[in-house]
Parts: sequence; structure tokens; C-alpha cells
Amino acid sequence: MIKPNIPKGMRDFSPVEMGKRNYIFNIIRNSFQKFGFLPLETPAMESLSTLTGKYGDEGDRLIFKVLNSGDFLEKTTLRTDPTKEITVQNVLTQISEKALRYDLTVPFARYVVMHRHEINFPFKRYQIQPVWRADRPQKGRYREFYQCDADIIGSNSLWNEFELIQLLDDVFTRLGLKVVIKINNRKILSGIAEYIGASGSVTDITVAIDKLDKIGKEKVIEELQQKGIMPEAIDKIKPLLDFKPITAIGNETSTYLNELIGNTKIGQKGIDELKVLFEQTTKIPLQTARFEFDLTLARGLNYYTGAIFEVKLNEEKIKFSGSLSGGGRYDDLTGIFGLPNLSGVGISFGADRIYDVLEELQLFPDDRLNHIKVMIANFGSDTTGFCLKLLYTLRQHGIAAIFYPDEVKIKKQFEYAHALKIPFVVIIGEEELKLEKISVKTMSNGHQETVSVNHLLQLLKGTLI
RNA sequence: GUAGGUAUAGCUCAGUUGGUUAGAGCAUCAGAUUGUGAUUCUGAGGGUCGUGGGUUCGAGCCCCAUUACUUACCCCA
Repeated sequence: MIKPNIPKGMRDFSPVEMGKRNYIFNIIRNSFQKFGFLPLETPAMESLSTLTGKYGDEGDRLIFKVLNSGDFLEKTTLRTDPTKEITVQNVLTQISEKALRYDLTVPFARYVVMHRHEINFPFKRYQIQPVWRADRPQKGRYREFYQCDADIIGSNSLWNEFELIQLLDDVFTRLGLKVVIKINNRKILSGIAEYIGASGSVTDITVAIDKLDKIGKEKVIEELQQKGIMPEAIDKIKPLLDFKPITAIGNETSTYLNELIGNTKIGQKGIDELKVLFEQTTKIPLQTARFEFDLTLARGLNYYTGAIFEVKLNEEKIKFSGSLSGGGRYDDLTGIFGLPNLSGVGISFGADRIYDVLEELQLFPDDRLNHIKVMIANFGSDTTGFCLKLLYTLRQHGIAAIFYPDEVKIKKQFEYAHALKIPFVVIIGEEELKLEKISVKTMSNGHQETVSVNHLLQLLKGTLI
């Protein structure tokens, strides 16, 4: 006998959990559609070459590679070709040519390039699918998890950024979660890098700055030194490390930012973009989300070039450090696939993390989680005919109904209905057959009455109180 | 990749300086109640104490190894 198990970081979802997960997905999907995004799905596997090099060295390591089919060892040249050194990289390229998707953005870029002639730009698409990462699982981190992405590609307009901010606000408002939407602009960070004479190290600088709230100012400076940033350059960055998130950009902030970026064109553009978004959010305020500019927000993914977003939980009751959502503008994601100058901006919701947070805050609504409305109890073959007819009628009226299939003790049948949280149980025994009526019990309060079929339909449709 | 923690019934966990037959709650099943769940009462089943070795008269407990799980770091949703 094999002891049943599932691989590390993988999870089953029980019916109860699926009810909760669907609640989240439905809200997100509904918002996506409301904002005019169109659905798209891509396969679980992509060519390995599509994925590698897009997520940095760290990301490449976390891609799940799929072994080639057949006798892949026979086909390798490693044993016959003595000039080829046996390294992980060399072996890998010969035995694996496809991999599980690591996120939804890169497959989307690949799709856009492949279908560029049939797509109407600007293209707004949403995609809700699992992604896989060979990460060490821990709290809030899984090896298989769902991303819910919305991207607009083929438009440079800042209105897209603003729409995504509204979309974030819409989703988290409807989920009942208090969040803060943090925003920054990679152009400002690039401007700073250029000004301090370290343009080549933008990624190193952003990655280091991104760790600020975790490891503190001193350690960030240490890391910058290790990355080979000149001491005088680090001195110029130091004021940035004392930056505290703000909710509006006044004159004081502008002056401060201008000093940090010097006179760099790109830095100035970043500041301008930021100002437009803040102006918009004062004209059309967000429903519940707090909107913050955080100069120290960097985000690791290195394809971002403009605005970057991150959503964090803003609840006093619980601590949850991971981000619930994130995204940004990427100017040239499709360039690597041979389609340059196509700008896009997108966001991604982490459904699994949202689940964990809603669970901890007990914010899942009780209703809607079980969709079965009524169970017809089984009283034996004499009544089965009538029961099945009623079952058919109920379903014709769009009511989710089940018939207890086995002729067992009534007690057991009620226990079953109770365990499944089915709100109504219908009883049809000899007495009911004689009267041509049915008895219906409301499980929440124990009330039971004998009624006509029409009355039952009205009750189950909620038109009776 | 680095560093900790945990492993005892289906689940959550007790288990005294190492001492005789390893416990509780929940869950399951049966009954009190032959047409009624959630409450109450009674009873029952369920364990090679993760695995392998060592110390000891004696190990769930101490030591070593190993595996699995888990948390933090790195990175990220």
C-alpha cells in the first residue's frame, strides 16, 4: 500500500474551501469585466526559452522545469561530446525544453507577439490561472498558487494606471479589506541612479532599497557597498532612505524629489507621471483604499519601467507582511520576442494570500458558500416517484436540489443535510402522499410546515418570508 | 541555498527527575428516540509514540542519524 501524499507546497481544496475561493475569484472576475478586460487563458507549460531570463537569476532558479519525454538521456551529446562540460545549465538545456509558467505576464507577452495581427490594440485582457514556483513554501507562500492578472497593452496613456488603481480599490472594497495602495515610479529611481553616476546599477539599487523596511537603513547601505556602488553615490542616496510614505505631493516633496534626481530627464518624467495620478485621485477619490507614494518601493521584477504598485493590508487586528497585489508599467516586455515599443501596464492579485487574510479576519460571508438549497429525504420506493418528479420541478425552476439516494434512517438523512449546511429538507411520506402536500423543514430554526408544491417553490425562491 | 522548531488516535494536543496497562477534547460508529439535524446522556472502535540505530535493568521522554512537515532569511503573489 502506498501512503497517499501530495508534493511539497501543493494543496487540495475541499468543497468548503472552494466555496470561499470562488467567492474571491467571482469578485475579482466581476471587477475585471466591469472595467472592460477580456478573458484569456494560456497553457500551463511554456517553452523553457520563453521563461528563462525574464525574472532574474533568482527567478530562473525557481522555474519548475519539465523533463523531456522519451529517452532524453540517449539524445544528449554530453557523454559523446567531451568539449561540453557537465554543468547544471548544459544538462538542463538538453533534457528539458518546457516548463510550468512562473507568472501570467510573460505568457501574455508571448501571446501578444504571436497574435499581434489579430489583436485590437489597446488590448485589455484578464487572466485567472495557477502559476508554479519551486520556492520553499512557508506562510503565505505556495508552490502552486493563483494569480489574477489584468493588463492593458499597446497604450502609453497614464489613464490606464489610474484605471488600475481604481480597479484595485474596487476589488478590495468589495472584499471588505482595508488596504494601502503604494505607488512609486521606476523612472524616478532611474533618474536617481543616473544622477549619482550609477545608471548601470539601477536593478542593484532598487533591490537593495526594496529591503529597507525589512532590514533597515544600515544594512541597505551595506548591501549597496557590496554591490560596488561608490561611497559618494551612496551619500547622495541616503536622504532617500529616510523617506516616509505620503498621501499627497506638495511643493516640499517636489523640491525634495528634484534634488534627488538632479536634472535628469527621466527622473523628471517620473515625477510628472506621479503627480498626474495623485491629481486624478483627488478629483475622483477612491472608495476605501489609502493611496500612498512610497519612494522606497522598488519591486524585484526587473521588467518594470514606469509606475509600480503594491497593495498591503492596512488592518490593525492582524499582521500580514506580504503584498496582496502588485504590478506596474513595462515598456518593452514584448521586445525580447521581436515586437519592440509596445508599452503595457498591469496588476496581479494574489488570490491565495487574500484567502488567508479573509480567513484570519473572518470576513467570508456565511451564505453563498453552500449552493445546495434543499434536500428531499428518502422514504422508500412508495414515494420515490413523487420525489423524483418534485426534484425535476425544483431544478426546472433553477433551485439547486438533491434527493437522498439511499433508503436509510431519517435521522441519518437529517444529519447529512445538517453537515452539508443545506437550509431546507423536504419530507414526503405516506401522509404527505395522501394529502398531495409536502412537509418542509427549515433547518436554521427547526420550523416545519406542510404545504403545496407552489408554496414550496415560492419559499425556496425567497419570495416568502 | 542559510538558520531554527516540530513529529504521540482521523484532527488538535497532554504525557511529571526515564518506571508497570500511553491519555483528553473534537470527529466517527452504535444506542437512549421505528417520521427529524445542531443541544443532552450512555457505550464502542481507533496507537509498532515519523523511521533506523545507541545509552539503560527499563525509553514516548536522553544521545546520534535519517525522513517529513513547519517558521524565518534570500526572493516573491
